[in-house]
Parts: sequence; C-alpha cells; structure tokens
Amino acid sequence: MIETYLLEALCAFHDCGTLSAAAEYLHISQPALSRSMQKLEDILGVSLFERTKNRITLNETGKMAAAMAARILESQQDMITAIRNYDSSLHTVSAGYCTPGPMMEMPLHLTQIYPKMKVSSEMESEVDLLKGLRNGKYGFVILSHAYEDPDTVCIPCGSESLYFSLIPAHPAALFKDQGLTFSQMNGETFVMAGDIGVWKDLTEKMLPDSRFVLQDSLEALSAVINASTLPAFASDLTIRLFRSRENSSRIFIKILDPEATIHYHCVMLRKNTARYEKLISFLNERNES
Amino acid sequence: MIETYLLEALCAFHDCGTLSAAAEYLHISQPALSRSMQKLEDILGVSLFERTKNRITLNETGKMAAAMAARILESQQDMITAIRNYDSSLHTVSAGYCTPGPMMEMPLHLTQIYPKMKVSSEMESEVDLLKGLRNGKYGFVILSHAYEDPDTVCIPCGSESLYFSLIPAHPAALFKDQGLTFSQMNGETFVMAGDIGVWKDLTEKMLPDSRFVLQDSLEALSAVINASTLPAFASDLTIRLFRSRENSSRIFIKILDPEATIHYHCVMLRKNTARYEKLISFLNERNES
DNA sequence: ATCACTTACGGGTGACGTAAAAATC
DNA sequence: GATTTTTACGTCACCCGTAAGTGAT
Repeated sequence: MIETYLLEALCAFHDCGTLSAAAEYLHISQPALSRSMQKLEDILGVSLFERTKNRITLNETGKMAAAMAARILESQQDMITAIRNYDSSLHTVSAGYCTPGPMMEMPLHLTQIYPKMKVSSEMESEVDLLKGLRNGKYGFVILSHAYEDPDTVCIPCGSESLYFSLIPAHPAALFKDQGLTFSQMNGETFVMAGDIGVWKDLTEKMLPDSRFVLQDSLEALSAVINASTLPAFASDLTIRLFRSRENSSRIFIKILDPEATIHYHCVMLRKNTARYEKLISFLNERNES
Repeated sequence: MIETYLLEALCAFHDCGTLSAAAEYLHISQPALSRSMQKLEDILGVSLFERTKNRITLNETGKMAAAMAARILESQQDMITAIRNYDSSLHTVSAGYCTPGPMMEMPLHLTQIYPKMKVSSEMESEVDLLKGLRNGKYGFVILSHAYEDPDTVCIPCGSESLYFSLIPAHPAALFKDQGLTFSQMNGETFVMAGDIGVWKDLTEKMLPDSRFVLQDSLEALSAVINASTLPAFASDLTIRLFRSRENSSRIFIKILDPEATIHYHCVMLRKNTARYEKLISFLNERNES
C-alpha cells in the first residue's frame, strides 16, 4: 500500500510544477521530494515522469495518478472531519431554542445532567428548529407551544412571563402591584434585545403602534437600558437569572395578557428518548413539583 | 494527514476483534499495533475505543472510522490498479483478430514498428471485436471484410487464401496444379484447429456435408495432421509462416471459390489514428507494393 | 496460569537535510 | 551565473520488537 505522504508529495508536485516549488510548499528539502517521487514510481512499478537532466514533468500516467491521488486525499480529509464531527455529536447535547430565556437557563441544567458532554445552544425560527430536529442537528428543541407528532415526544418544560421594565418615574410604574396589559403600553417606544425569538412576533402583534429600539449585543443591552428612560422588557426568568448582578433601579411589572406567558415544550425524536433519558426524568420531576 | 499504515491497522483490528489477532494478521507485534491505535486517536483528537484493563473494543466513533478507513483503503487499491492498467494500456498495442493467420503474422510487424511496446493479441467474434474497439480494449481490430463507419478508418491489410492439405495418396491430390472447389471435397472428414475464427463459419457453410475433427491445441495440430490421412486445411499465410519447420509430406491445393480468400481490413477509431501513424504507413506502403 | 493490553527500553530502517555534481537556460 | 534535478552521505526520527507490568478470566 502507498503511504499518504507520497500521495501528498505527488499532488504538491502536480500543483506546483517543479520539485523545488513543491518542496518549499511541503516544507521539506527538494532532494527528499525527489526521492519520494522515485519511491512512488518504484512502488507502483510504473514511470510517472518525463525526465530530462534538469527538468521533470508528469507524463500521461503521472497526470492520471496525480488526479486520483488528489481524490484520495480529499476523501481522507472528508473522513477525518466526518469522524471528528461524529465524535463531537456523540459528546455534545445540541439544542435549539425559540427564545433566549430557556437558552440561557437550560444549559445550566444540562451541564449538571450530562457533566461530560459539551452543550451547544442555538436560537432559530420554529421551522428551522423542526428541520434541525429531523436532520439530527438538534438533539431536542424548545418550542413555545405543544407539538404533537407520531415521531416525536413533547414534554412541558416551564413557562416564562413577560414583564415591562420601567423607570420608577414612568407613569405606568404606578401599576407595579396590579400589573399591566399590552394595550396600556401600546404606542410607547421600547428598548429591546435584537434576537429574542418568538417574543418579537408577540410584542409586534400586541403593541402594533409601538416602536422598538433594537440592541443586538446582550451584554450592552442592560447598560443601554440602565442609561435610558425608555421602557423595556424583562421576564420572570431573566429577572431571576440576573437578579444578583442587576443593580438598576428599574421596576418590573407583570403583563396580564395570557399571551405574555409562554409555556415551553421540549420536543425530541421518539427514537432518541433513550439518549435523553436523564433529561426527560429531570423535566418530569420538575413538572411534578 | 493520516498515514496509510494506520488505516490498515484500524481495519485489521476491526476485522480481527483483538489487538493480538490483528497484530498477527499484520505480521507485527501486538505492542506496535497498540501504539498505532493510540497514535491514530491522537491524530484524530478523538477516542475510538472503549478500554478496560485487558480489553479494547471500538466505540461508536471507532466503528465509523473503521468503516471509512476501509473505504479509503479500497479506493487506494482501486487507484493503484487503475494506474497500472492505464500505464500498461499506454505501452501495449492491443489488437483483436477474426482469424489466427493475421494474429500470428501481425505481431511480427508490430514488434518491429513499436519496439518498446508490448503486443497483445486476441481472437474474437466480430461483434466482440467491434465492441472491444469502441470501449478501448483493442487499439485496432482485423476484420474479414471492409467496415465503413464515420468513427473509424479502415485499411486493407492483405489477404489469406484457404488450401486443402492432403496426403499425396488422396484421390483429390491429382488436382495439385488446377486447384479444387469446396464442392469437390464436400462430405469428406477434415482435421481442423479448434479456434479458427471466421474460417469456421466459412467451412461449415461451404462444406455442409463434411465432418470436422477439432484439435484445440495448435501445437498438437500439425502432429495430429501428420499422423493422420485425413484431409486438413492450410492457407498461403500459414504455409509461408511454417514452411521451414513443416516436414510433412502433405501437398497443398488451392481452393478456387472466391469465398476461400479473405481480404483482411484493419479497423481503428479515427481518433486513434495519430497513435497508430506508423502502423498505418506500414500497411499503406505494403498495399502499394 | 493464561490471556490481553499497556508501558518502557533499545535497536534498526528509512526519511530527512546538507553538500556536491551535472546539466540547462 | 542561476536554476533544477540527481546522487552521496551522515543524522535523526520513528516504528518496531522484546521485556516487563497490570488486570481480568
């Protein structure tokens, strides 16, 4: 059999045209490359080059061999990445989310449940989530509603309620204890994170007359909010998660409309339930309590 | 990149099940194989095995890697044979013939015209000759008639006339100088070579009442003929080629029917004419003289 | 005790680099 | 003279085999 470095040498020569150039490209000396080419011919029992005293070029057979070598090297490379990807997929819990809330919270649990696994999280539209679930990109997805399908299982996994985040001086801050409805704040301008998944559809629908100032960077967002007097959004989940490090004077007022609460559902392919057994138990236990 | 010997080692382990068995199969020591497997994991940056203290097995990733390695090794092997075949095809003049005569004579010329090339000869039916010509199996073919086609060129290349080969005591031997017709010998039993291409069709058609004793081995044939009193066949070509070493008392009588003379034609693909330029010149010059 | 794998150690093959020669431009 | 290839030679890497150690059957 032919060692790979010989195939690489042949391809390099084919691409570079001269032994010297190819040797430089391969970071080896030119005589070493010359020997490799001789060795390759020797192994194949075939002459691959036209040699003059100070010039060497591929002959017909050599050109063919170089082309085939390139194909083999390519498939070797494909193999390597395929193996690495497969291994990676076996060692990462990959999930897709419809909103940032669970995407921030879930990995905290996942690293507990699967301490040896990497955790990969992505936010996507619902169609892409379901697509990714089917093609193996995601081990499970978190949707904003129940999803019934013979191929999948669907487990409720908590809810998230939207809050208005207001400066104390805001007139609506008086409703601190009663709560507010979307309609009461319709028309106001809000500061908002750029990527909030389905929340975006919801707010645009429920606050049709409002304008939204988007801030893509989540890190910068809280600074922007603190520096601004504009109303913003929060949720019970983000309030809980960030309570400690938020030192803002904002007050949070619950939104009373039922649409302001999302009941999340964890959806995975039925054939993968064994793989996520621990996660399922965890969610079920949490639901019972 | 991964050296081939590592892939071979992985496949061997996959096939053999244990390192010891695989090492024996590969004719290397077991520790060497153990190290190779570690090295492979190291290069890939991925673990391929489940290891207990005295047992090692492929994990999921390892199984996948072994399967892919096998595919790569296979395509490497395919590459090697393809290169060797291609090289061989560039260095051999491969021809197909419809009768043994030209198949014996032509190589004599071909080795003169292409001293560096191997010469390969085969006898086949006309359909297979044309098929082989199209698919590259034959560089050219010798047919028993002209063949006109836009893709091919056709050059007359001599003729061969059939003779009866008789013992002097045979009644028809009297026709030594006039010649004979097929009909005059119809009904006789002939000794004949087993594989004589289109001559077979011809004799069966022209001597419908005759029986033919076949002798496959061409070496044995002349001995059989000499030892027998049965009539046989010869041709001007075989008489000329074997004149020196034939010490038989047979007399040869020309067959007068026009069908008894085949006018051979050399047919090659038009696109290959450059490759066979010297052969074409040779045939044309011979035709003019 | 045997088997199977890993680790440790010493040795030899072979691939590499440097140097020099030959030939072409 | 500069470039390119080949040959020669010494060196070093690395792959191998032997030997020893560990744990399981």
